[in-house]
Formats: sequence, structure tokens, C-alpha cells
Amino acid sequence: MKASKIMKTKKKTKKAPAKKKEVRVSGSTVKRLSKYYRTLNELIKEDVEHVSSEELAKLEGVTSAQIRKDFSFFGNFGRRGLGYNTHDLKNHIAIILGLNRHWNVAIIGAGNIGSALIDYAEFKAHGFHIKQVYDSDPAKIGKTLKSLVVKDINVIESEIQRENIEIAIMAIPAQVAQAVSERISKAGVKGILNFAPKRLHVPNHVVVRQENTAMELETLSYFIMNQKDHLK
Amino acid sequence: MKASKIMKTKKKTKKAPAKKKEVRVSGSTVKRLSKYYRTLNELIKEDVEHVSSEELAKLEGVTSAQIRKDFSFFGNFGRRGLGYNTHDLKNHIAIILGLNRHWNVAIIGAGNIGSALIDYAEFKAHGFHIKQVYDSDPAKIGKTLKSLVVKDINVIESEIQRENIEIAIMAIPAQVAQAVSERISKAGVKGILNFAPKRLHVPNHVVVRQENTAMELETLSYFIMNQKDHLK
DNA sequence: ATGTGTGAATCGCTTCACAGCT
DNA sequence: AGCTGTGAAGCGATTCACACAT
Repeated sequence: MKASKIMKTKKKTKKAPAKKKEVRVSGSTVKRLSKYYRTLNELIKEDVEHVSSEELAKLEGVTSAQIRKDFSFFGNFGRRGLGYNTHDLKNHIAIILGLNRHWNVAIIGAGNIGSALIDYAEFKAHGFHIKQVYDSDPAKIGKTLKSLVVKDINVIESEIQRENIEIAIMAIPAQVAQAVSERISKAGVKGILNFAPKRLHVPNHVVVRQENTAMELETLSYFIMNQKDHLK
Repeated sequence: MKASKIMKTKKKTKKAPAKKKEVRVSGSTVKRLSKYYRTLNELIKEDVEHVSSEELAKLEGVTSAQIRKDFSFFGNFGRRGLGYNTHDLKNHIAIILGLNRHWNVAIIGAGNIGSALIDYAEFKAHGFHIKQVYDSDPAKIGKTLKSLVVKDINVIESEIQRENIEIAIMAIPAQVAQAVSERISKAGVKGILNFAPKRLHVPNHVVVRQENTAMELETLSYFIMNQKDHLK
């Protein structure tokens, strides 16, 4: 069942704002950071040096308190009375999201979606490097697809380890998704972005995010019919 | 600000479960309905006739209370002591989400993502029919792409009206996204699924949903680095 | 004077728990 | 006896409001 948790007044941390206490950050906050990151890049391109939470809020369509709270989980990035330096803030977010490093990515499934993603410019710009493409179709294996040679999915374990792939984008049929996810999880993949319309059961150390365009269309359809807009 | 709402013990509705009171339904609920719909299709394919909220919950990875609550916003679809009839439930969800009707859809942008989506089988299966593709590139206009002739974006207003397009999928560069969204909104489009990494400002009567694979990868990256899994 | 950072208040979604229907 | 449907409780996320830093 559930371990009962005793709630008592929390022990006050001295006054040293040295480290920043560990807090559980919600998925929504992370997603918003990712949006802020894009907006900051645009502001920087326009030579904007500083931005206040109020200004950023208007651009993002959220409240300024939301923005300040989001940042507060990770540190004190602003200056009171001044706002945030766009460059600094961008760098802070990059570190938080892990965009300041190089991620080796493999795409599994050389179909429509898989090949569309291979040269998606935004990936490389943010540190995600597509190094491999896999398929099970003999007609595709060995062929060159946008500068990458399609590899045989049968050798995926050794190849993933050889090139130290940490992230896999799965764009394969639902029926084989679970099996493939198990194989690549054993091979050491740490995260999966799954386009197959199928919930994956993977070991704890693997993070999965589900992507499903058809579901997005269906949600859109609902809100068209029920003009209850203004939700995320 | 906010209209204060007086909370008093609800007047018991006689015994006629006739209509169902109007409630604001959250986006999360709608998204889950879309997932349930997929699972129900699978169960039906396996000739399962009935399913309890408990069983469905296990398949979906949510609680059974969540499932019952989600349905309760829309009606009483189950039978006490018995569970839900898979066919009936599927049909109810289809009606709620608007999947029992025919939606005319246009794809704007005949690039990688646009063309990948044209023949995405799941769309048609759920009532979303891709009728048109647009691009601004003279090299693409007039060419046939997966059975559709690429139309000139310059004539998009009249063409959208002629074929009664209600939903547009935008897969075009961020810089032109806002302008195109305004044109198609005026032309009568009711919903936009936007792949351009750019927040759109559209009239109230148009519903927008944002899709951004790069942002999903960034969120994935964060959670790989901070093994705080188990979020949606 | 201005705008951040953050406890406290509020809001809204999820879970509990059980009355009531089959 | 079994399982739904749903008020109420619980809890996490958002917003308020203001002390405090610049």
C-alpha cells in the first residue's frame, strides 16, 4: 500500500543560500524551460541583452510568477531591479537541460517519419547528433538515406555500444516496439523518444517519452468541437 | 478576476440520469481518452467484450479511479458489477473526440515532415482525411507527392474554402508560421496542428496545438540526467 | 524605483472511499 | 458480490503578494 509519511515543520536551513536545495521539478517546468530556451535564442538574435520575467511572460503566454518560480528551482539567475541577462539565462537553461553536451542519437525505422527526422536541423543545433539509422527491411538496409547508411536492426546491440548511442528515436510499427525497446535498453540506451503508438515497458534506468501525432489531432478535434480553448 | 463560486451541497437530481451536467474537462482527460480509444481498439481486435476500470487501468498505467472519473465527465458508460462494454465505450469515446465524423485536413509544407504525414495511416483510420498539400517552392508546386498534387500556397484561401478544410497541419519554417496561420484562420480553418517551433497568435475561434519534437528530446535529455522518471 | 525570489494562498487534477446499482 | 460513479480529501502545480537586493 502506501508508507505513511509524517509531516512536521521542516527544519530551516541556516541562511547560506550556497547550494540550492534539492526539489522535485515537474515535467511541465522542464517543458517550459525548453520553450524559454527557444525564445531566448530569438531575443539574442535580436541583440536583446536583458529581459524581465514580465516581458518573457508576455512572449510565452504564461505569468511572470510562473517564470520566476520555474527558474527558482535551479538557482538565482536574475538580478533584482534589472531582470535576466539573456546570454547567461540561455546558458543556465542549456546546462539544466543538458544541451551543452553532445548526445549520440540513433533513429530506428527508416520509414516516413524516421527519414524526416534524420536531417532535422534543430536537433543538431541543440546537441543531438543523429549517428545511425536502422531498419529491418532488406530493401532499405545498406542504402544511403540523407548521408547515413541504413543499418540492419539485427546488429543493433553491438552497433549501439560501439558508437555509444544514448538516445534512440523509435519510428517503427507498434507491434515490434516493445521488443526493440527491450533490446536497446539492454544495449545501454538511456532514453527513448517513441513514435510508435504503444506504451513501452522498460527498465527503470531508461526514460521514455511518447510522441503521437494522431493523438494530438484527436485532442485538437475535441477542442474544435468544444470551444474550451486556452489550455496547454 | 475570478467569479467566486458558492459551494453548497448539490441538489440531488431526481433519479433521471438524463443529461449530465456541463463540466470543464481538462486537457489531460482528453489526451487520456485518446489513449483509451487506442487500447479499446486493440481489445476489440482480441474479441474482448467487457473490461473493468481496474483492467483498463493496468493496461494504461493509470489508476482505476482516474479512468472512472475521466468517463464520468461525459456520461455513465459502464454497468455496476459488470464493467464496460468495449464496443459501446469505444463508440462513446469516438463521439466525444469527434472521431465518428469526417475531417478535411490540409498539410502546409511539403518538406520532410509534411510529406511524412501525408499517408500516415492512423489519420485516415480515425476520420482525418488529408485532402491537400501546400508549398511555396516553385520546384515542388504541381508535382505529385504521394498521390496529392502540391498546391501553391498563394491560392490557399480559396482552395481551403472550396474543399471545406477545417484542420491544417503546419510544417513550415518558424519565420512564416504566424503569417500563414493568419491567412488560413481568415479562410475558415478551425484548428491548427503546428509543427513550426513558434507560438501562434490566432483568433479565438481557432484552436492551436503545438508539436515540437526537438522540445521532446530536450525534456528527455533532462530526465536522463536526473533520473526522476515516472512522469507523464 | 524596479523587478527578483519565495513563502503562503489558491486552484485544479488525482486519488480515496463508499453509496448505490446490477 | 462486484464494480461503477462521485463527493470529499489529498496533493501538486500555479498564482499572489511582498520582503529584499540592486
